[in-house]
Formats: sequence, structure tokens, C-alpha cells
Amino acid sequence: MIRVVYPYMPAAQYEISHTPSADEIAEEDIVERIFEAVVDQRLPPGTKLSESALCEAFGVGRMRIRRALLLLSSREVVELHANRGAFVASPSAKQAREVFEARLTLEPTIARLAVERASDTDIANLSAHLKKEHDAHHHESRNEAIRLSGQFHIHLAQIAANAVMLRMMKELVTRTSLIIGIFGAPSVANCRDDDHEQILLAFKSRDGQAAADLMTAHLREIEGSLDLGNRNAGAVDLVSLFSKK
Amino acid sequence: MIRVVYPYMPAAQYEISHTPSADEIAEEDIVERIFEAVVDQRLPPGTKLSESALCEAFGVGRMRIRRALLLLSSREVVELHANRGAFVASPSAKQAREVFEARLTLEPTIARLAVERASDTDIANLSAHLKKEHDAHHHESRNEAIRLSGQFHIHLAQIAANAVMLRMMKELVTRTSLIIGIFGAPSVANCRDDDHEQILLAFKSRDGQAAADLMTAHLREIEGSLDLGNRNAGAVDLVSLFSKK
DNA sequence: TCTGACATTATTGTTAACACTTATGTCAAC
DNA sequence: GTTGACATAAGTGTTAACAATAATGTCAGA
Repeated sequence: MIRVVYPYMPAAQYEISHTPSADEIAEEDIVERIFEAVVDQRLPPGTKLSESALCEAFGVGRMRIRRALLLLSSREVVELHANRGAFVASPSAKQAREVFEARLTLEPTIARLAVERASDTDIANLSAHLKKEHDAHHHESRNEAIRLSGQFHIHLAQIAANAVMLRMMKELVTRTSLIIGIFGAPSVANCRDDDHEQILLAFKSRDGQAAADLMTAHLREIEGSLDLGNRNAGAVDLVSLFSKK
Repeated sequence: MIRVVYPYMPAAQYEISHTPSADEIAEEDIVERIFEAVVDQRLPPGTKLSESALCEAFGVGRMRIRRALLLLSSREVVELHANRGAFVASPSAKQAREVFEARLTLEPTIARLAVERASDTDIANLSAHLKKEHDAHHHESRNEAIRLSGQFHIHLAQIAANAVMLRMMKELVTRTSLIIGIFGAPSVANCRDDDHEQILLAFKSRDGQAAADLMTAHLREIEGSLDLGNRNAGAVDLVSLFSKK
């Protein structure tokens, strides 16, 4: 995500002097891991992310954790409260609408570009992904299903091969998981894989416009299944909750 | 940009205990200032951003500067080279195409939404902005013209009132300035304010689709005026530049 | 004169200690 | 028994010193 360019090397034949990936974890990896945990809904909105706990969890110094938290906050996945620490973000209903508006703006085009640029291997991988998604929905854990469901959208952005929009999508998909955690009606399945199946069909028939339209409908469906406006913004407002009767 | 939420206050009647905006500069401001300087092309691609210089410039400690640089790198406006420091990014031709592809995806919709949501005051402000832009083109400094030209696109995103897309646009506009600095044909005016004028007309007639179409054409025009593919990626490659005759 | 190794300097990266704020537990006063 | 102030502890924010790296200048050897 963050591209830290390591010291200038005249040619590839030289050894890289100091890659942090070998002996220690880069903050990039920490950010990615926390993103994944949020997508999986293993880290629900409002969860305290204390520095010491994360230091122990990742086996790194405090400085690296603080940098990772700063990066996460710049993606609005983590909220930093001065002198109180870092918490998993609790998007408001307004923010939720903004995230969906952004997704509705980006993803139809991403779907269309992905269809145009997909190799046969890409489509095969997408197909394999959908099979795993299907299995997870019917057999395995709910977390895995949620993770794969988000991963599908990321996968499309990867096929579209635009690094800028891929980064945006990683953020938006992650925030969507938080939004579903807060505003999602518990009964409704979050991301019916039927929709994903249909999008895959559009890939197989190389119909970019159909993929774009299906994506629009898919996102509208997800947003429509949410309960925006009724529920309050994630962190329970104890004052209004317990005031008068 | 980064929302640091300050300590929990039961009601607005209490004084905020410690706002950094009062006595010291927040990293948010530093990031914003550097963004502006890049948009103005006062900080050309490849410029070294040494910590000590920035500490002196902003009158803050090293820690705050490092955080600002990390945030800037997460927006791909600054490149961090391990043990070598921070440099203003030099987008490659590939990255330039990706930025324009993202802008072409986002901005037509942003323009349409802005038309739908613009108040009369918004349109008046936009009109006043265009006048300043026009003046800067004809009378004042080139930097001011460039700055206002980018600002116009940011202004549209503000009127569209979507914080997610606004943040994306700030990054994309800033990176576009770098791209124009590297790949822009020096003769061609970067952002003809005629295009902006026409978009304003679409606002006045409340024609969202026209605004979107004009924006698409406008962005295509800018991208078309660039010299992608010929020139090399910003930081001059001395090896290939001086090898054999 | 040119090449390579070595030393120097400037700058970045890291660590640890310290200062400060928040939150909570305790206790006295009413 | 309740309320308020105070004290304590836990955790975050900051600073400064230190370590490590890279860039550059110097010098000896060919």
C-alpha cells in the first residue's frame, strides 16, 4: 500500500541490504492485517486498539504500531482520539451513504474495465473464487463468507489493473464491512453470491456494460438492505438510550 | 483530512481541554500546506523534503514532520526512500494514466451530483472563483492560475458534499499537478478556463448530465495534451540519458 | 591520471525515558 | 446513601539521545 522504496541499487544482481520483510514486519503488513480483520468483522466497530496489545500481537515496537494506526486513520478505518487511543471506526449513517455513493460511482466502471481487461486466467480465478464463496456460504463459517464476499470486489479492481482505484476499493470495502456491522439487518444475507455469479456470467460473455449494470444493482441491493437512519451511529449513545423510561 | 477526535465532552458548553490548532500546527495542516505547494508546482517532482528543513519551515518537532510525511506517502504525493528521506513523488506514465482513469470515473458523477446539490450561493461562489481564475490567467502569476484551476475541481467535490470523494479528489488533483509538471507540454495551457466556464453554464441551467459530459471532455482534453509515453518518469534517468552518444 | 578503499559527515531510523492526560477507585463531607 | 473532590494507575504523547545507513570527500596505490 505504502511504497517504501529501498536504497538505490544499480542493478538487480546486488543483494538488497536491508529488507524489513525478512526479519521484521513492515507497517504495511500490519495495516493489511488489520484491514482483513475489520473486513472479517473480527474487529467490530468501536473496538479499542491499544498500542501495547498490538505491540505484543505483532511483536514490534510501539513506533511501528503508531505509524500503522496513523495510516489506518487516514483511511478512516480507525479513529484516533487524542490521549485516549485508537478505536475501530464507527461510521455514521451519513458516512455510510457517502461510502455507497462512492462505490456506486467507482465500481460499475471498475467492473466494465475488468471485463475489458480480464484474461482467461483472470476469469478462471474469478470462477474459482466464486466456488469458494459459495462453499463458505453453505458450509463454513460466516466470517469466511464475509471475507470472500469483500474479496470478490477487490479482485475485480485487481483485474481492472488500476492501482489508484484498487487502493480506493480496499478502503471502501473495509469500511463497508463496518457499515454492515452497524446498520446491517441481521436476518438478511449481506452479499448474496447470486449477484456475484451473474457478474461472472457477464465476464464470460465479455459484456462490460452488463457487468457495470449488474454491479450497480448489486450495490443498490446491499445499501437497500441496510437500516440507515433508524439505528444510531455504532458506538451506543448511552445517554439517549437510558434517558426517561 | 485526518479526523482526530478530541476527548469526550458531555456537551458543547464545556471548554475543549487541548486543541492543537490554537498553539501549535497539526500534522493535518502540514499535509494540507504541502499538498497546496505541490498543486502550485512550487514543489516540483523529485524535490527532497528533508526533515530538518521542514521542522524549521513549520516550527514543529521532527515527530510531527515524520507523521505528515507518512500521511503524504499514503496519498502517493511523497515517496519515502528508506534511510534516504522523503521526496516529492514523480509519477510514471503508467501512474499518470491511472490517475486520469480514476478522475474520468469519479469526476463526471461528482459534477452531476454537484449540479443536483448546488445552492444558489454555491453557484455564486463558483462564479466568483471562475472570475479569479480568469484574472489569474491573464494578469497574475502562473502559479496562481494553476492553483485556482485545481481548486475548481476541488470546489465541485465540496459542493457534491461527499467527504469520501472529496478526499479522493484532493489526492488526484494534487497528483495531476505533478503529472502535468512531468508530462505537460510547456506550450499548452494546462486547464483552459473556457472549459470551466462551460461547466458553470451547466450549473446555471441545472443540467447535471451536461456538466458530467463537459467534465469528461475536459479531462480527456487535459490528458490528451500530455506527452505520456515519450518522456521518462520524472526523475531523469542519468544512465540512459548519457549512455552512448 | 584513474581507480578503489577508507574515513567523514549529514541525515534518517530507533529506542527509551519522561511528561501529560484520562479514567477509575477511594474517601471524606453532607 | 449520595455527591464531590482527590489520589492513583494506566496509557498515550513527546522529547532527546543514540544507532545505523548512505552520500561524499580524501588519499594511497597503480
